[in-house]
Amino acid sequence: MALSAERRQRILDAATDVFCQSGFGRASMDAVARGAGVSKATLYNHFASKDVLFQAVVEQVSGRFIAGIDTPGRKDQPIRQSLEEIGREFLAMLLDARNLAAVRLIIGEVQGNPEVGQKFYHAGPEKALKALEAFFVSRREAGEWTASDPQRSARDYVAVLRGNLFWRALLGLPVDSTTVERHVRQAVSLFLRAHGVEG
Amino acid sequence: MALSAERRQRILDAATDVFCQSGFGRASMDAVARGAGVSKATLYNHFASKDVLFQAVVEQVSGRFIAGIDTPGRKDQPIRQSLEEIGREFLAMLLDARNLAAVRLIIGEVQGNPEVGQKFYHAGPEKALKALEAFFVSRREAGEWTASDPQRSARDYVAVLRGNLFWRALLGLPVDSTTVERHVRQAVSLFLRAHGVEG
DNA sequence: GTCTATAGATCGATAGAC
DNA sequence: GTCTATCGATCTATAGAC
Repeated sequence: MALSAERRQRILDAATDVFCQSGFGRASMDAVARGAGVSKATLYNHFASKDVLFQAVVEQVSGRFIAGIDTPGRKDQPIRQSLEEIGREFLAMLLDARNLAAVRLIIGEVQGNPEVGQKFYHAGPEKALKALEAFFVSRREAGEWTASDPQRSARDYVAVLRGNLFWRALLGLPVDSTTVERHVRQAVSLFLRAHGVEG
Repeated sequence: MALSAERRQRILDAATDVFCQSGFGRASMDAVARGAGVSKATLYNHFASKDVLFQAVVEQVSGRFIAGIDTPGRKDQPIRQSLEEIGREFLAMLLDARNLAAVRLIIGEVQGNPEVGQKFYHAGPEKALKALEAFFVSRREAGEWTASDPQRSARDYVAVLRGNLFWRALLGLPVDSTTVERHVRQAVSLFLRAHGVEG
């Protein structure tokens, strides 16, 4: 007999797969139960309804969007190189097939349930923005960044980083990895030129 | 008796509302028929299946994303002013509640049906990009724009223009109009500074 | 072409045994 | 807590009358 916590996690993982693959509307609780290897009664013992299960899936998924911004060991690099590293990690995370599927799932439910999208934004992307803001603050204190508003710097950089690539990826257009690498370098260059850093 | 073409359009409009409001999965053909004021049999006489109806909705909706870029009468303005006007129109279109709902609908269906998103991109946003590219070409011929790659200029400008605002709006976060106006001016400034135009 | 009525399948959720 | 079996509702799609 599996422990209850393990079972709950198995159900949650199966639900994430099913919801991301089919969307909330098409996803069936039968498919979730089958994927988790439990009966529907057990499923409903852990999650009272399909909506509750969906909420739990979104909460779990949000955590994947806070990755790889303020990793250590960047203090000794020129800011261009740091921004490129951050950009590569950030964009790889955004373009990961599983994360793209999760974002599509959430966006698809926003119209009928705006709170889902708002919770996701606050639990995921917004925290990544805060981390990037902290990066610009520390670089400003080190005298390597002169822009006065780190929050705006963070916002602008992620916006340039997403660029048109993320928009295309969201809509299902193919994205190859060499394009991503070129995109990151061009994004950093655009962002730095806008702040008076030539290269 | 309404003409067939009128009825078809009524059904299509009702279907757009229902799909955008509920998403494909939750939307029911009963609701579409009710919204259009016809019976389900009539509905199925015009559209063979729910999928066919959805395709038609997406095609119709795509046209709303080609608006307001190469409008006439901008030849005598400084490029900053032209870009701000284009940006205002473009962003107002993107942030329009009906268009946001449509984009959410389409993105939500990409996972299960990638062609839908690709068709939408090619029929809508890509054409807007082409129009913006033509704008930069004409400005370059007039000697008012020096960047060598108009395609990239167009891509970069729409990316900066969407910024973080469109991402937040997609996720259902509130967007007030004074924020939009400030966003447009900041986006144009960032874009122009990156191209060596100070202001 | 348009209607009413309904078939046939599937879904979310639950009852009751163990 | 977990299972099997099933209820009642709802959905897509169609049959048949007009």
